[in-house]
Amino acid sequence: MGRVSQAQARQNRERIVATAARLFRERGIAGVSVADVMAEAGLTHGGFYKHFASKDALVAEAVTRAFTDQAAAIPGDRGGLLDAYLSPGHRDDAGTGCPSAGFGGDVAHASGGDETRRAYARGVEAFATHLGRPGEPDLAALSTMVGALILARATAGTDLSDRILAAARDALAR
Amino acid sequence: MGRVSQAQARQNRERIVATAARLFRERGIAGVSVADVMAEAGLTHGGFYKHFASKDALVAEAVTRAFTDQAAAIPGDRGGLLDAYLSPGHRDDAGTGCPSAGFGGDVAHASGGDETRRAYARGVEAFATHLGRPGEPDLAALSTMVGALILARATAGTDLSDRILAAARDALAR
DNA sequence: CCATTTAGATTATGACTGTCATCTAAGAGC
DNA sequence: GCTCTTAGATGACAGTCATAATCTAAATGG
Repeated sequence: MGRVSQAQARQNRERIVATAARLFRERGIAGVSVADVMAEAGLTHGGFYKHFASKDALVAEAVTRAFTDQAAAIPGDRGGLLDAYLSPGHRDDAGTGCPSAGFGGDVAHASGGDETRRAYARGVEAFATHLGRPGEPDLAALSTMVGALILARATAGTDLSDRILAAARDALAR
Repeated sequence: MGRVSQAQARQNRERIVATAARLFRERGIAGVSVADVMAEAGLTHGGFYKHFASKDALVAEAVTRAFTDQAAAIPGDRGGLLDAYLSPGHRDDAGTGCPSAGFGGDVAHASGGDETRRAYARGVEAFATHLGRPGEPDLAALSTMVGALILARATAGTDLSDRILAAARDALAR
C-alpha cells in the first residue's frame, strides 16, 4: 500500500526481473503481459513503471539476467554439460533453462527492442565461448544443442522428441 | 461486398492460408492478429470466420501449408540444400523460409493448439527424413541447421550471425 | 518529530484482441 | 427469372494490452 524500504524495493525489483526471466522463457515474450509478471511477483501491475520505463526495458534486463544465471550454473566438464543440456528434464523446464534456446525464437521475430537483441547476442557469444576455447567459440555445437532443444520442446509428447535429443547427444559425443 | 463465386471463395481461402503462413513466420504467431492476416490478404476481418473456426484452426493449416510448400521446393542434392539453407538470404527471409525454424520457437511455447503441434511434428519428421534416408531421418543435421538459422536470425546485424552460418556449413560439409 | 519523498495500489486510458450477429448483394439451382 | 443461399462487409462485443495519472502511507533525511 504505502511506501517500502529501499532494500525492499530493490528486492521487489529483483523479483520482477527473475519472474520475467522465467515466464518469458516458459510462455514466450509476447505471451506474457506486464500484469502477468507483476501478479506472479506478488505485486500489482500499476507499480511496474516505477521500476522500468517499458516492457521492452524489462525484456532486455530479463534476457541479460537469464544469461548470467546460466553462466553461473554450467557444469564444468563438457560431457556433463551435454547430458544435462540434452535431457528430458531440460526440455520440460524451459523457465529455468538455456536462454539461447528459450529466447531464440522470440528474438528472431524482433520481440523486444534493440537493447534486447544486443543482450541476446552477448549472451550467445559468451555461451559459445564456454563451449569451445577462448578465441574460438564452438558455434556449430551450440547450433546443434539449441536446435535440438527447440525442436524437442516443440514436439514434446511424441517419440520424435526423445529421438531428437538422443541424436544430438550422439552427434556431439565425438 | 455481396457474394462471390465458389471458385473465388476457394481462392480467397487459399490466399488467407498463404498469407498467414508467411506472416506467422515473419512476426511470430502471437505477433500477428486475425485482422492483420485478413488485411494483408485484401479482405476485412469479419469474413474470417466464414472460412475458419478459430485463429488456432488457421495456425494449424498455415503450419501444414508451410511444410508442404517447403517439401516442393527442396534442392535435390544435399550440398545445394545446405548452402541455400545456411545462407544470409534464407536468414533474412523468414516468411518463405524453413517452417521447422520459423515456427519452432512459437510451437515450443504452446502457441496454437494440439492440431498445430501434430502438424508441426509431422512436418519436422518429413524434413528430417528427406535429410537422411527413409527409415533413418538425420535428426542431428536437422538440429544443427535449425539451431544455426534461429541463432543467426536472432543475432542478425552482428558479425556473430554470419559466423554461426559459416560454422554450421563447415560442420555439416563432412 | 516534521516535511519530503516515493513504492506500490487503485483506477483510467485508448488501442487492440478474437469472436460474432447482422446486413447485402450477388452466385447457384431450379 | 425467381427464389435460396452464402461470402464478405460492417459494426459491435467483452476482454486484454501497455502505459500512465492519481492516491496513500510509510520510509527517509534533516
